[in-house]
Amino acid sequence: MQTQGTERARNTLNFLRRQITTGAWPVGERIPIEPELTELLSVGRSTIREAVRSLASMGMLETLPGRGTFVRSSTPSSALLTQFLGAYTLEELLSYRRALDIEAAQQAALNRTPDDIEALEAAVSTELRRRHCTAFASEEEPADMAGRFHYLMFDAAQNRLLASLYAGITDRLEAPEHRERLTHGSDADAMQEEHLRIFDAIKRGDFIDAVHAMADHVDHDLVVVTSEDEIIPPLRRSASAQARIDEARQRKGS
Amino acid sequence: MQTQGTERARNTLNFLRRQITTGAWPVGERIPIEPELTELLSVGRSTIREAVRSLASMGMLETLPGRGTFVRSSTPSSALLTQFLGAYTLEELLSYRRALDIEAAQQAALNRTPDDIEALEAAVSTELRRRHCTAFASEEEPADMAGRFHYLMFDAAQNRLLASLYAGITDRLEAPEHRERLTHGSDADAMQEEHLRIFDAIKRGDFIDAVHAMADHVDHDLVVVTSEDEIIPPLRRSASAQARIDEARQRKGS
DNA sequence: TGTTATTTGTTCGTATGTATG
DNA sequence: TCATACATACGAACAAATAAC
Repeated sequence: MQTQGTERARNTLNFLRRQITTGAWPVGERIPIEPELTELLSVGRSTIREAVRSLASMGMLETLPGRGTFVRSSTPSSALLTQFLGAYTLEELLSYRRALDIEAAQQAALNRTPDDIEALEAAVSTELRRRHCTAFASEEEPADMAGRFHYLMFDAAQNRLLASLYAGITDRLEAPEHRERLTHGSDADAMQEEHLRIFDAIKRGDFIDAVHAMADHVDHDLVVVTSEDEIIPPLRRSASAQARIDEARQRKGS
Repeated sequence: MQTQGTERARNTLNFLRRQITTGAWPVGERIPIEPELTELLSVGRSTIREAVRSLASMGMLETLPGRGTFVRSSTPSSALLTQFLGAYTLEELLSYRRALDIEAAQQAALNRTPDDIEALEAAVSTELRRRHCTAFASEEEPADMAGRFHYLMFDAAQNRLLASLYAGITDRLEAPEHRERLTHGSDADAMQEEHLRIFDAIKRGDFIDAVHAMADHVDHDLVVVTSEDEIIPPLRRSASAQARIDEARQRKGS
């Protein structure tokens, strides 16, 4: 009669999930041990274990042999999202990343707090110092610093969803099969200029400028390498998005 | 030694997942029965069952009692994505939807085929006819037609990732707790005008116009209802995005 | 260092329900 | 109706990992 395969297994899984999402079992806490759950739910230990395994594969639970099973997240984890992203091409991923970055820039310009501005300014000026003082050269990779600027911007956007999706996609882009096809489209100087321009717009609360500056930046930030020296920009368009934006403005104005 | 809890269970799950993602077990096919897998992998039946259960909860496998276990999807299902989105507020979801819609409009303008143009034109003109001929009035909900335009646009964008993410979020927005807080910000006339403008830009391949038209449209398309009559636009900004875009253009030009 | 208790990992035998012919 | 094949489900038994003493 059941279109679903199992009855007890489903109920068991739903019970466990409800305990977690409702906070009855808080994040970090250990859940009851398997024999206790078998008695509590009147199902066999195998059934319990299958339900636990399902939630563990979604990142909500983590089982440590010999110690117990712990609540790790009240929602399916973004690790799952990373896996979901695994099925798509690099070009599709970059287009998606572009969408997130631009929206985050807009939201950051609208929602940033004084603290956000301070943090972003620090990140940008660290890039500056690094370029002019070799003493800082060995402390951190440039890629990490560029990444930090983006993360701080997502913080300022005050949108947890955008932030976790962005984390998911940067995870995915660091996979070996993608990483070796990616390179930065600008040198450190140009990238820092672009970050500065984005930061300035966010600081002023000018979401229009923030969007345009970011739209320009993302096309330089990461580009796909097709062969040794040939580099094509993402989104199958000519190199400078800004040039075409300006061109469109003129066309509009005429 | 393993920081991971289990060894055999993990290997089993990875093996099954690889069989599915590589296409060794195509979608729709039945996978080997449990005793066969037991012998093939030299693990117990329970271990097999737990791995199968994990993949089933991700939507990649489906077990039908008495018939076998079948491959349902080569990637984790978007149902899981919908569940992931469940943890976020309506405002966060709308911001995300906005990002996807705008990127899709841009990609559609760049990648659309003659077939896409034809399909979009048919969708827009159906809206037109509907407004001027009451004979069509009862056939379809206006909301469905508006949705169709967006789906066709994601088709034209030729980006499977954007399309499935969009499907996930529209699923989520139709959940009862969100649906009752949403309404359309324009009447049918205005919405159709906006669709027409987006379509025109996509047809011409003008991705700048497509982006701007869509940026304007998404802020009218779905808005959050806070109380009986009070309607605040999403993204906490004043009503017309286009007005401010034009304003920014003038400021730039001066 | 070693011993013991706790908890999960894994296997296996058996019983039950369901679809197919 | 019956037989077969298959999946679900239970519970006992032992193995392995961990923590506390």
